[in-house]
Amino acid sequence: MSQPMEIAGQSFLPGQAAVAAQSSQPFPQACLTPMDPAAALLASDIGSQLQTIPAAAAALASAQLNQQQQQQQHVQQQLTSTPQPGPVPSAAPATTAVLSVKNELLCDPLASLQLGLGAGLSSLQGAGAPVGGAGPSAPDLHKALVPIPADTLDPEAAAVALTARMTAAGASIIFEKALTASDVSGGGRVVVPKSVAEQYFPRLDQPSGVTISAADLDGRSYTFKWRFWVNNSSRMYLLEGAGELHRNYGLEVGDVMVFAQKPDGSLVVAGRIAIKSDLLKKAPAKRPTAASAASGGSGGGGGGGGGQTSRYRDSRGARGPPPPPPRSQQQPATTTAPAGVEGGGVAPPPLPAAAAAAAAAANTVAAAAADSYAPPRGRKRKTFFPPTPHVSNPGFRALGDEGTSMAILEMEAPSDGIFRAVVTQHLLTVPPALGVALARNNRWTATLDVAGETYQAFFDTRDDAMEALAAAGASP
DNA sequence: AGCCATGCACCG
DNA sequence: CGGTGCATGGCT
Repeated sequence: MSQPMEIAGQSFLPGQAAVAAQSSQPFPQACLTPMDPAAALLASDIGSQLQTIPAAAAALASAQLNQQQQQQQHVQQQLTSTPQPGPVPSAAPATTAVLSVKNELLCDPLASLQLGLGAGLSSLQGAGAPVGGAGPSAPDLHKALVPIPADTLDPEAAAVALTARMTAAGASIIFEKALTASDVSGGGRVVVPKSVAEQYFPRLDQPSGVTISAADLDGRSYTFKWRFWVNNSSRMYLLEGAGELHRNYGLEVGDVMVFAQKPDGSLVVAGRIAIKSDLLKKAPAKRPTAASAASGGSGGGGGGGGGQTSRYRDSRGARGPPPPPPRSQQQPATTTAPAGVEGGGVAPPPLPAAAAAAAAAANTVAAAAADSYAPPRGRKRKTFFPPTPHVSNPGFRALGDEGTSMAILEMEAPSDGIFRAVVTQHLLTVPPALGVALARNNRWTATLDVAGETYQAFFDTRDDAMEALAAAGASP
């Protein structure tokens, strides 16, 4: 697994970035941590899709939100606890596969699933979503397709589609940067949050930085300069040369630049017009002009501020909704989790598993409905994507196979009663025998095997677990 | 105290 | 004059 790989004419060892330039710097270990492709589907994205999918798929989606939430927390912890490269934790009880999406824009959804985790898609249980019974068998839930609006003129839909395409391409979104005025005006000189920079981008030893390449989903390749400025005693990271991408996607201030990474480590970039959830930003910092006029002196511009500033979605942003919005947007779709899923990521109300799942789905749908209302400023795509068949030019090194699914490891599955495919590779814990058993944290685990794949769900009570197994057509 | 958007000096 | 690097200061 530590075999040198050749990318773009250069060889890289696992843990290194494929920097096109002469100086290739190793990635911090954390860079190798891929995010669960499911995480690519944002709360809001999933939400808007839920409106048209069956309860079964809805439940699945909502469950994934939990997963995503927890994963983000996990990543966040890693971020704060292990600043430097270090062995990444391993072992996880279960994981969720990617939510498949059907759209003409997409490739084979099944393919994306395999790219994603190499595991089957999770299935559902319970009354609302028969598994193994009259309904589709677990593996067939792949076909519980989720329609995505084909109307890319709608920014919301376009955002969803983009995310879906990223997922379909097997790319995990690293973060998104809402472009600031200086990001756009500065000739494609995009400031990258330090935390993200040091987690996912090549480590830099010199301010001059390195050249990295990337590709978008349309096959176009880009070359960026990855560098940093010494700011105070810290660093300020910049990605230069994003002008072309900005033009290709018609990005303006407020729009979003999306960074993702494929399993092979290559960097995938894209852009999309801002949507409502992107506007979640804070009030315009201040009025620079007046101030600067008065001071008449040195720099000090204006606007942004620390971690605040742009609302880039990453593993953070776990901020509660700002003061004003009383009820509608309790689901800060952007970076946070679905309503009710905070710390533990456990279903809020102690309901029977099936009911809980259904309720969660319902909530999500409701939230989505409310959320999808107020359309963003109606701006249409003004750029086009001429098909440019081109082999992508990997910019980032591939992940060692040991890295696959690391991000979701150690993550605790919620006791939401939803069956998820269990990834059996790379796990320290061997999937338990089929049936119902008491798992850690006083939770009951129902395990079943479908077509050779192991599925697991967690419950608060044994009865729930038993019931779920029965509903799934299995028996302990 | 750190982070980052931005103003602006400086350099070609 | 446009691009580059730095220093400032708003904001968390």
